[in-house]
Amino acid sequence: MGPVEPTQPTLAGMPRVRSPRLAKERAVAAELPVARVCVDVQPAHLDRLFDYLVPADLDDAARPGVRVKVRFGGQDADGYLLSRHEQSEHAGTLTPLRRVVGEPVLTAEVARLARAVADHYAGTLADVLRLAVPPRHARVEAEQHEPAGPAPDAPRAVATAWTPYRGGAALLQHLVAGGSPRAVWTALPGPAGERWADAVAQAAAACVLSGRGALVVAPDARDVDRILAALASLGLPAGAPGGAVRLTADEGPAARYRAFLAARRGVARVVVGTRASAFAPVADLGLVVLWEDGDPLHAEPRAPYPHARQVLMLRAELAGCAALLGGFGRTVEAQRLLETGWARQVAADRAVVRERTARVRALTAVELAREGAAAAARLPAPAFAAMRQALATGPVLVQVPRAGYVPVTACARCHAPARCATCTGPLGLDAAGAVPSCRWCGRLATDWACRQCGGRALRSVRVGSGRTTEEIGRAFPGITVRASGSHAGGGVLDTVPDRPAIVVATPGAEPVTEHGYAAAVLLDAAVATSGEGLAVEPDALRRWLAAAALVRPATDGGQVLLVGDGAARPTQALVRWDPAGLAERELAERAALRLPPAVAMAAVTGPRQAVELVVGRVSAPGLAVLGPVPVTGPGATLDPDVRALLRVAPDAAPALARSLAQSLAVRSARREGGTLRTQVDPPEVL
DNA sequence: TCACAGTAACTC
DNA sequence: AGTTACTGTGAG
Repeated sequence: MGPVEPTQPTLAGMPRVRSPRLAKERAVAAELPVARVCVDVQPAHLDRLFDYLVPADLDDAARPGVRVKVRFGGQDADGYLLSRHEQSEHAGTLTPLRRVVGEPVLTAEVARLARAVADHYAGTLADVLRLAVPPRHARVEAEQHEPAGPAPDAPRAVATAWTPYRGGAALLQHLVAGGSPRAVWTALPGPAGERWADAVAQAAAACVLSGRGALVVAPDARDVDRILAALASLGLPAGAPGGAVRLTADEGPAARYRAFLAARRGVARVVVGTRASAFAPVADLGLVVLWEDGDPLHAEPRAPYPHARQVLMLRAELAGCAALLGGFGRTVEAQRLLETGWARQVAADRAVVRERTARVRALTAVELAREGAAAAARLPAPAFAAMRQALATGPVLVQVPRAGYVPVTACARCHAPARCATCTGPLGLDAAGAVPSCRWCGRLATDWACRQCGGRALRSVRVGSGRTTEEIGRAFPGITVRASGSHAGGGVLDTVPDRPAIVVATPGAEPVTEHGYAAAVLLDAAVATSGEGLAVEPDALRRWLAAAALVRPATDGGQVLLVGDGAARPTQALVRWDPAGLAERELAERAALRLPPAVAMAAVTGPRQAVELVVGRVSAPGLAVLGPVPVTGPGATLDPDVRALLRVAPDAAPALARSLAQSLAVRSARREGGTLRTQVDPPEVL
C-alpha cells in the first residue's frame, strides 16, 4: 500500500488545522520551510514557479538544485528545487514535497541561464532544463569520488599557438590575469589541421591558471577529442581530478552523467563537449569557447531549439566571463558581434594568412571555356592533372557535397540564389515549368531581376551529387582510394597515413593527415552553394575552408581546386582566403534586406487556424508579419501546414519573444488545438 | 432522485 | 496536460 496523501478539509479563509497525526508525520523544516520548484510540466501557461513545504525529514536533502518529486494538479510530477524561503507568496495552503531525488544538479548560475534561454526562445523553463540536465543515473551518482590521485601539475599556457594572431597574445594574458575578454577568432590552417585545437586548449589552460573553470563546445565528438588531446599535452588530462572532462552523449547515459557530475562537483576544471554541454555546471566559470559556430550541429533540434552560440553568449553575459568564438570561416552572427562591439576580432594579418594557406584556384565555366564540352565533366582536365601531380608527394582530399539538397532557383548568370523582389524571400519551383514563387510571401516571381548582377534569367540548380568513390577510383587506377563519411562503408575516418592516396569525404568527415594533404579538390561547387537556407554562401565557404585548412601551405606545394561553378562571392572569398570579407558583405546585405541577424525573426508553423490565432495576439514595436504561406514539402497534402514569420528590429527582440510566449500561454490555457512549432531565430528561414 | 456527459477552472 | 468541480439533461 502506497503512502496516502493526507487530505485536510479546510474552510476558505479559516486557519489551517493540522491533525496531530499529520503534524507528527510531516513536521515542517524549522528554517526556510518553503521550497520554490520548477515543476516539469508541458503547458506554456504553467511556466512559473510553485511553492511547496519542506518536510523536516527532507530539510537536509532539499538543497537548491536538487531534483524533487511533487504532487501537482492531482498527479505526481518531477521538478527542480530552485530556492528555499521563509515565506510564500502563495495565498493558499502549500503541499509538502514528496521526495528529494539525489544530489544537486542545477547550480544557481545554470538555473539563471536556463531562464534566460527560455525567455529568448519564447519557450518554457522546464523544456530548457530537460536539455540542460542529463537523465539521472543512480548507480553513477553512488560511485565513489575518484580517489585523490596525484594532482596534475599546474597547466602550461604556452601562447605559441596564438602568436600568429593580432590580439592573440593579449587575449591569453588577459585570461591568465583573470579578465573576461570576448573575441571572434578566425583560425589559420596548421600542421595536421590541429593548431586550432592547441589554441583552444591554451586559452582554456590560461583560464584555469587564473583559478577559474572553462567550458569548450565543439560540433562533434571528433573535434571534442582533438581538443582533449591538446589539453592533455598542456597538463590538463581528461578524466583526472583537476583536469578536463569529456561531456558528450555518444558514450551512453552513464558516461554522460558521470562527466556531468564531475563538472558539477568541481572535480573537472575544464569541460569539453557537444552542444548540450553549453549548459554544463562548470564551477567558477571564467571562459566559454565555441568552435565552428557556423556548424549546423550547434542547433538543438528539440524545443525551444536553442543554438549553442546564443546559449554561450547569454552565459558569458550572465556569468561575466570571457567568450571565444572560433572557426576557419566567419558567420554573419559572429560578424554582427564584432560590429556591435560585443566582441573583438582576433585574426592573422594578410601576410601570415598567405604564408600558411594553400594556393587556391577556382575552375569555373569561364576558365574552362576553352575545353568546350569537357567543361561539363565533373572532373575537368586541369583538376585531374593537378591531382595526378599532387599524388606524387602526398594524399589528396576530395570533398563531395552531401546529396539531397532541396531544389532551388538561382540567377543563371552569377548563380546567386534568387530572391523575391517584394520581401527578399527565396524563390522556389513547385511544379516543373511553373513560374517560381516566393517561399515566404507566396508572390509569383514574374519579371524577376537578379539583385547582384541584374541578370534576368533563372535556372534550377542541379540537386545532389551522384559522384562515387568508385568513379574517382576508376579515373586513377592503381591509387588507393579511401572514403570517409557517415554513408561510406568504413564510416568517418579520423586520420589517414601520410602517403599518396585519394581520400573522398563529405563535409565534416575529412580525416586529418600528419603533414597535410598535398591537394584538395572541392567538387560540385554549384551544389554546395545551392539550397534555400539564408546562410548558403557562408556555409559553403565554411565547409570549403575546413577542407582547405587540411592542405599544406602553398610554400610546400599545397593547392586547392574548386570545381563546378559555385556562386561567385563564396568562390572569390575562398580564392582570396577571406572569410571576414564575405561575412562583412553578407551582413551588410542582410541589413539592407531586413534579414537576420540584422533583424530578429520568429517562425510559427502549424495548421492555419492555430497559426493565425497565435500570431494575431502577438504585438511588438515595429512588428511585421510575413505570410502565413503553406509550407512546401514532399507530401503535398490537402490541408498543408502554414508558416508565418514575425520580424522586428533587434532591440525589439525581447519584446517579441515575451509577447509570443504570452500568446502561446493563452493558446495552451484555452486549448486551441493543433500541433504548433514556434522557433525564435529559426536556423533555416526558407 | 441519481447518473453521467460536456465543460470550465485550477494546478503551490 | 491532466484532474476535479460543476452544470445540465434524461430515465426511473
